[in-house]
Amino acid sequence: MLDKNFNPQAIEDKHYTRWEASGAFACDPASKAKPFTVMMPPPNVTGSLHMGHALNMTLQDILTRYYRMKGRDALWQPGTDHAGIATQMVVERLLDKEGINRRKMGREKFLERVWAWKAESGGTIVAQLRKLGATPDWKRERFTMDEGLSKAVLKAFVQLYREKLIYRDKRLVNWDPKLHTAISDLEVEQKEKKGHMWHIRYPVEGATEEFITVATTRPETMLGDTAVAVHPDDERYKHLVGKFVSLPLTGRLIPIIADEYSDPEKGSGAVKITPAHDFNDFEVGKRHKLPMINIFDINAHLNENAPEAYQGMERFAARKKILAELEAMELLAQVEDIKHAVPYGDRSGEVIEPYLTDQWYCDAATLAKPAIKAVQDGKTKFVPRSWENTYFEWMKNIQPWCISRQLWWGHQIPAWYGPDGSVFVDEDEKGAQAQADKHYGEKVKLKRDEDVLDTWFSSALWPFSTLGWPDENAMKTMGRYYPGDVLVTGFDIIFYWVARMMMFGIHFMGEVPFKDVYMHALVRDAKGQKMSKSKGNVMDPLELTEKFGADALRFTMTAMAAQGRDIRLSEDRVEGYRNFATKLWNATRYCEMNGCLPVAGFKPESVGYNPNKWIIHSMLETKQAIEMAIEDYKFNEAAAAIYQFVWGTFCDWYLEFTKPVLASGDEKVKTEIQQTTGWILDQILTVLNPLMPFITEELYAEIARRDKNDLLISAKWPEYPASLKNPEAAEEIGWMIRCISDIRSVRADMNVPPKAMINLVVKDASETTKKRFAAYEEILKRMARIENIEFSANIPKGSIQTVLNEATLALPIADIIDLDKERERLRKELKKLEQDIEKVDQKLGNEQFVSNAPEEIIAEHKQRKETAESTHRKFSQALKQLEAV
RNA sequence: GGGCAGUUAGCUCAGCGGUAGAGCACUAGCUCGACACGCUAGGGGUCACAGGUUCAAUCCCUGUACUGCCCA
Repeated sequence: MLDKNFNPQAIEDKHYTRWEASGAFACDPASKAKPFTVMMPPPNVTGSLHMGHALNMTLQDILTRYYRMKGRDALWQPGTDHAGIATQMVVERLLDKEGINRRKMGREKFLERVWAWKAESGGTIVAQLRKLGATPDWKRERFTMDEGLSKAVLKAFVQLYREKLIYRDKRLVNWDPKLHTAISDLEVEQKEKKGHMWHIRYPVEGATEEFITVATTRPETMLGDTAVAVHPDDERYKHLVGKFVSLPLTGRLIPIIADEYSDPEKGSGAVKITPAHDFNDFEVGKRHKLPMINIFDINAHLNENAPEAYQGMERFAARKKILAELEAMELLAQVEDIKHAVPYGDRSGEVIEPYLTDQWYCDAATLAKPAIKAVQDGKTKFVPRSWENTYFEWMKNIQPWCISRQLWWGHQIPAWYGPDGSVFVDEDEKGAQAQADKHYGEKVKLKRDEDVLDTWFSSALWPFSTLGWPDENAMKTMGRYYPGDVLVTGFDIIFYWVARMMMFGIHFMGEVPFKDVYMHALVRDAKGQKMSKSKGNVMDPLELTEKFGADALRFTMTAMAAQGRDIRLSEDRVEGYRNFATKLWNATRYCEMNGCLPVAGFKPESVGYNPNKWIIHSMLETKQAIEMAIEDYKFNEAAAAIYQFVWGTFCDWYLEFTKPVLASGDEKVKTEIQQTTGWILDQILTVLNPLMPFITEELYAEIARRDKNDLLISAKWPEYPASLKNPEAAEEIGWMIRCISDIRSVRADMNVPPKAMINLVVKDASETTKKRFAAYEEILKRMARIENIEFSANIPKGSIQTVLNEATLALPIADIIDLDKERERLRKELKKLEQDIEKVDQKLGNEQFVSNAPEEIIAEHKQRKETAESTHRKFSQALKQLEAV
């Protein structure tokens, strides 16, 4: 016998261990079954589980479990990524505390330290996924710095280099002065900040008292100015083009040039040009072949190109000093308060500096073309569809991807430099050396590029590197899992990851990496705020799991995962679904107490008792609804369908209907009910299993003697013959439900004490209705608390009445009836009906409606009118009778 | 500034051309032997606003307002 309450803590670990030991998670490359592949977005190896993961992983697990039960050879490929910058930062911080500097320590020692730290804390998130009940193929777990995946990175890099899709270039990059590395555009966060627009007067050379005023938000960069630009059509400045200004503080002469970049409407119409420190200016500088003066060092401190007084100064200190000096020289024309976007590094939080360096780039624009086409052609579909626009928008305007990082933790770039700086790219040093020797005609000493690749470079290979690519043997067996069926991910990494997997997948495999991309929403707090540590509003999925159980958390995520909307999570919801688990638990407990357990060989198509036919019919509809919902990624609909069926149909009605029969019914019917109930329970557990795996597994073992290797996780998804559909039974039971509800409703309205047993008099009942009353007498009596049912042409005085189809139901309660209250109630009913009739009449009276609307709609309206009118007549009669009293 | 979403019950959200739904919250009543993490009944909505298309609009179209996200 089950306990009164479900205690998730007691069972979760036990079942997880059994599942894993059973081998249920493993894919089977030798299988003849059609594969079903999901590539897990690899979380950071050193991270820990947050709500976003909980949602993401729950949905993937549901898909994996569902298709596995459906007989597909499921591969849910797990793993973690090395998160270059984040991980290096964490370890550096640890070293800081010990007073150790990374550079003093040396690269090799440092990397040892990172690996050690990874070994220590790398298992956290993986363990947490197990708590959630996630069932990826753990034996195939991969890490982006694994030997195999590293090989894939080398191979991909070298191939792209030889195809001239990777190249080295000197360009402006987003430089993080704190982390001392370049970062990609995507890792820069633009933040709206209050700032100033300083208007500075530059004296025109050779003219006294003539100035040209430029406006800037970053006055310190003026030390690197190499021109002033005006619009070619700007009459105000036409005479100055070709002349020079004397750059204040330096005295350097810089030209006034004409370029359309300068906007005559903005500020003074003249802009300073600092090609080495501004992305737009860089382009202008290239057009006009301006010199590029880099005034910063890697810390964004001023370097030797700045006047001596400024050298070594920090950039913002330099700004202050420059402004003070300009002020003193009366060259500061105006200071405006403005709001503007300031770039910050998303890891360091530091203001990013556009900085001129040599970096490795990937020609994303070329790779993007087939990736765009694949989506246009429908080879990969986004769900919801609207994300395709975002994808196209970005892909069509894609910039060269800066893939080098000045870090140590990551895949070191396989490029070696000769004495004169020539580059040799190969998968290993030997190859590079051979190339170099040939190039120079003699043995030379090579120096390897110190930089590593962007973490996303290796993540972009994930859908096939995890399968063993480029190893041909591995791909012979594992190739069947490419392309994947679906990628489940948050939209925040559509550019970082999804787009890049598309590019690399198509380029290296010749085929898209996945057929569907399901984009789920962000998990926010109950107020709609993004969860963040600094706001203190993070909800810990593991805490919730401890409090309410993993099933409750999973079901919450599922129920709230409606397409296209963010999820506002509150503990109330989780609690509510914990209650649902308890409800199921207790329903099972009840079934146990009443011998309603699954029986081997039970044939649902053989039942004869209508309530049984009806519940089987409803089960079939529910199962179909769940299938359609999951296959369409409408997870919330799947959750709603099973929730409604278990609680609203099975518990609220079916179990109640069958109680009187179980208590004192015909033995044959009783047995059929027990078997049907047991069967339904078994079906519920099966179709609910992908959503709530723990409790269903526990109950599955509880309700039947099964082989100890018979686990629900490995059960087959049910298939029912269509003949189990039974609309007639559904109609009949629907009538019964209405009958009970109507009687309960008038009883409550009229304050009939809930305990009181009263009589029921039925007037105008048809033969069918009479038969139904006879068939379900016991049920109706018990559920509506009726003492006796009789048919009569006359309604006894002092009755309260309601109408059920053609029949009038009267409850004689002369001794307790409140006549005024009953009159009021009847008038209210009549008014509602009159309103309805009027509405329908209006439509039916409209000639346009009658001639244009489809026939079935018109028939439906006519039917509605008829029903309303007949009900109205009956209530009128009831009222009249009451008035006569 | 450009783009994309959203605006439906007190709250969180489904729905979607033909009588407006759920969960939670709320109100009233229930110790009916599975379940108070429960049972029964109930109240509550000009579906943001203004136009248009249609026999019919919460749903489609246009515009407005507000909110959020992405990109400059």
